[in-house]
Amino acid sequence: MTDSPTKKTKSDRTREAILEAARLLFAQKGYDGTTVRDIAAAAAIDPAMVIRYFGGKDALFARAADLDLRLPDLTALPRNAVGEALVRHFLTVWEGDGGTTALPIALRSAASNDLAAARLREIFATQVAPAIARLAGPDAPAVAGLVATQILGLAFTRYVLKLPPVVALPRERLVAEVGRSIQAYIDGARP
Amino acid sequence: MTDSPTKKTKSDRTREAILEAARLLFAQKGYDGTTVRDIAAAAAIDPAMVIRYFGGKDALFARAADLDLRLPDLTALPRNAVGEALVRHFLTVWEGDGGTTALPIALRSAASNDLAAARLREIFATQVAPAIARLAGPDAPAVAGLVATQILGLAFTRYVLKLPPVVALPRERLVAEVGRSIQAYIDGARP
DNA sequence: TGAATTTGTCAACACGCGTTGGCATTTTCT
DNA sequence: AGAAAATGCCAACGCGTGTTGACAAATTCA
Repeated sequence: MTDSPTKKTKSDRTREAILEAARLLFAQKGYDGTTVRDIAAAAAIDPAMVIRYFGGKDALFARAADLDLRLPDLTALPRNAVGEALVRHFLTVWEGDGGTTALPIALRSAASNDLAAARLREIFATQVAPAIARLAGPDAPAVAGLVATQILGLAFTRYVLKLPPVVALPRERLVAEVGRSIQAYIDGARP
Repeated sequence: MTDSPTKKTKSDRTREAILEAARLLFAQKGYDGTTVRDIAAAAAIDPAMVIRYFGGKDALFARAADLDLRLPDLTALPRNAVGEALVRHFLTVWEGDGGTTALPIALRSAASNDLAAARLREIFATQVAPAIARLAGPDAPAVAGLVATQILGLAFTRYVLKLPPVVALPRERLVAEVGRSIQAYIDGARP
């Protein structure tokens, strides 16, 4: 009776509370640094529920790190604006919802956790590489790799390592300078 | 009597065995993924010795992640060759001694361990930033930050994440392309 | 209302961790 | 050789972890 089509059942709401808390904590402390008890406390329920709803910590992490980067269609942009557009897009996504997007989550855990590293390689292979492939010629994988080098480096130094001068850099300067580097990688592969 | 000046006492040799094993394992599995028992096994001694010789896991990590990048004097190079020289230098250092140099060690652990992150920021502040400062003008910190973005991104994707297309990139292409990006960051700050 | 199902709590488990102190062994020195 | 010091192993501790099963409270349905 109280269930409108948009209303969710009780269990769905706590399931979402767990997932949200897990995303936040995994993004902040990494996989190893986050305990099931921490997640349960943040979601205001018992640790046992985390296991019952998701089957285990590993499975929960897999769900938490499974998101869409929502990359724009790069072919719809002027060819020489792709670099800046990419940087702008990622900065927006990362700073948008408190850093609980999949990429920082996986990025923080990838260094010490194989599951997270695999997840990150998968995100790269299924989302970043194809988007680049439509711009660059036969050399697309190498170009995508070089782009990843710069994009992940920016994410790592700014959001994970929090290197002071990188944190201090204003958004528009990052867009201009890092964008130029990425543009060069893409242009370098065009005949 | 058996102690020539270059000979070390017994304890010094096992102390070095522990440190070497620790460097290797920390570089491979990160701080959290490496146990004192693992290190002891790799050094073929008892876990208790690790604590007795170094005081604890934290202190051992601090010693293991404390190395010199041996950055060359950048002012001695032609101004337009600095980018390539930097990339070449880092690739050599990283691939030289099996990746047991300080930067990959700290890099792998920095994501989930505060001690490692602090160590990495310190390496940046005391070694990378000053080297750049002599080239770039008053804007040096920002330039050093941008350079770190690209260098750490390369290290992360190639040696930690092992992203296939980045691993596959031949050394000289990395030197040329990534070097050009870094050169652009440095040149951007010169009047 | 009363039975059945869902949702949640509690206590405890087995395990691996860093770390410690006691005791055996080896090396060193006189 | 014999005493003294260094070097090493062993067993155990306290702790936090992921996970489990039994039981209570709330919700749902007839």
